[in-house]
Amino acid sequence: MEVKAAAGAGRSGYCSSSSNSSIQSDQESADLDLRRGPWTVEEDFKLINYIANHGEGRWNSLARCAGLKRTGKSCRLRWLNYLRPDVRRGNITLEEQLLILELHSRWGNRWSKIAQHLPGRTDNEIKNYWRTRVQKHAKQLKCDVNSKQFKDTMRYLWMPRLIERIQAANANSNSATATATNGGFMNSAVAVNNIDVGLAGNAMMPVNNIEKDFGGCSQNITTNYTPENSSTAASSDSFGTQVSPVSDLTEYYTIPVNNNPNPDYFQPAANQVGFSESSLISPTGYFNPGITDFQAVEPNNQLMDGGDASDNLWNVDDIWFLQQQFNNNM
DNA sequence: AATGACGGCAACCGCGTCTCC
DNA sequence: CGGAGACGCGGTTGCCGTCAT
Repeated sequence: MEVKAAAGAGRSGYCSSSSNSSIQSDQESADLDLRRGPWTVEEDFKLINYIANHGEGRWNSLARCAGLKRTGKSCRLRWLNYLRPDVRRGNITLEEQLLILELHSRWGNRWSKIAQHLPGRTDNEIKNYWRTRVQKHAKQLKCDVNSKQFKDTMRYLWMPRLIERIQAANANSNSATATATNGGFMNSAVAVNNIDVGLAGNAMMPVNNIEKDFGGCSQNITTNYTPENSSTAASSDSFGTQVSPVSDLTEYYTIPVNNNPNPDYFQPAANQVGFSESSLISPTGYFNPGITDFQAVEPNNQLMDGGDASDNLWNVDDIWFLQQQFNNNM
């Protein structure tokens, strides 16, 4: 656990046990002599111990009773985002990335709501992931993260690609091929091993003959995007991802969740962009957010421990290619 | 080796909502 | 019903490690 000197440490005086002020507002607390900044091991220990004995809640009084010179808010945040035993540390996995993209497309910046569907992840972590990873790429593409272009890119290119990589990793693990021959991509994705990937397993492959409606303009860009040709689709090595040599996506990807065998199901027609909030089928049709499926699978999910899969989804070639597309359609 | 730029992440802040008296 | 305090959420800040020059 990281130990840092607390900012502003050294001040003291607040929180004597003789205080008879039973309730303090956040504002009042802010005026008192409270510690701020990074938490020390000792503070963490106090907080963990107190919650273990008394439970959580009533954070302001908890902070005082535990002998912490912190606001209740600070204690709550520290507990929820860091100290809780079920908090998962480590890189955001491919499946988690996919879920985040999917759920964000549905709910927007409802971080806590999104976090509810990623066991062990906090809203803060997801928010940070979004801001540091996803928004970074939007910036590289010189488009707004909320723009239709960027959303379409996520939906029609990056999310399929994520699924592809999850599947590729699964195929890789199933075939028990030596990872030494797989190159960096497989090494990064090998953590998907041994998952009965509920979402990827349910994924329908939505990327054949995608008509990418960049910017809502009339010009469509048709990309025959398949695992085997992904390195040559639309521009050479535009995706730069090694994939398993599967010849037919309809075999590669299993039955769509809605049992719609139509390979054109995923045409990004306007009527598919909108979708019912109550629908359990994602607007993209990638998987059954069988959020419960995800959770059920997760305990055996060795992927969850890591694997450096966090940022391999995007690369320079992607950015270059997409920028060309954007420029062509502006 | 020094240093400045940048990215990631923990923590803070403000505000809206909820709960209780 | 209204007010005060607690809670939770989303946005923002600032520290620190890493990388580039």
